[in-house]
Amino acid sequence: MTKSFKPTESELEILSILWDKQNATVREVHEIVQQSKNIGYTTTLKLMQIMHEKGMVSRDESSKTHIYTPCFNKEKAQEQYVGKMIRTLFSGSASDLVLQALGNNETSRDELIAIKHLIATLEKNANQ
Amino acid sequence: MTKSFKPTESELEILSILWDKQNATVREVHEIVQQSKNIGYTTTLKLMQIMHEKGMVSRDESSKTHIYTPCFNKEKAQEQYVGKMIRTLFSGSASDLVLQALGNNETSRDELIAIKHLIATLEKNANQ
DNA sequence: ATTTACTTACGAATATAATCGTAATACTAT
DNA sequence: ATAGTATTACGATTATATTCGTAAGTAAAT
Repeated sequence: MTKSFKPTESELEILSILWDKQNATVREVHEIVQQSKNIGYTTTLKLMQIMHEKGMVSRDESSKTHIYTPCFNKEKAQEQYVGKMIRTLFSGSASDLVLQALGNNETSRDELIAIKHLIATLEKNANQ
Repeated sequence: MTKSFKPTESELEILSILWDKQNATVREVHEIVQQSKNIGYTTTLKLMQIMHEKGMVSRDESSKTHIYTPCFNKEKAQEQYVGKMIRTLFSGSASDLVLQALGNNETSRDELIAIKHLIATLEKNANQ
């Protein structure tokens, strides 16, 4: 079984930054976190150390300033979160989630086209 | 501003049951919770009491056995959770969430048709 | 070489969530 | 009325998350 992946709120925020930058130092992460939250540097450090202990991130310790890299990619996290949400809040219906998401959030013309293409593909695969 | 709505994991599980049954006693909720978790009756009771303190559920105390009712409906919760997920995990793109949900979860022929209808409506509205 | 600045490690404090035991109260059935 | 059962209230415990201070080490700058 794969290592269970259940980051806390703060951990998810840090992971998002790491996914965005591929990898980063505590300082770099902290600088970005600070834009939304006012917490101390050592708080961010501690969080990232704990994430390391949990096996959520790996780190390069070859130089004094460690470089952190996420152990899971964003797509894997999206899959888990979306799946869980479908089960807990949409009675297992993916399409109910989709209808909710489209009904309450802005989507551009091109985005809608992309979705239609995916649906066409799914329908084609279902028919053979 | 509306009361901020941020149930914990356990609270969400209880809310799901209440949404399903409209309202319920602690005993009824506990019976269902027990099917997945092995916790004591008073634990469920305490959780529901805390939810009441937080204003997450209301309760009818006219008879000894209280009857609990959720203060928010499921749709409101879905909206909040989906919105938050789009922002934190999908860089604000609703369509990316939709593509994820459709790509990794089973959807029936009818469900896909329903989604196509909604998209058609959205496109029509955008064009005028 | 000494000071300054930055980084990590670590322990501790605080906050919140989850769990349960016990006691008090009310209801039911005899 | 009494015994037995179910319910609530409440405090206490445990677990987990979040926060930060301090010390120790390292590197750079004078």
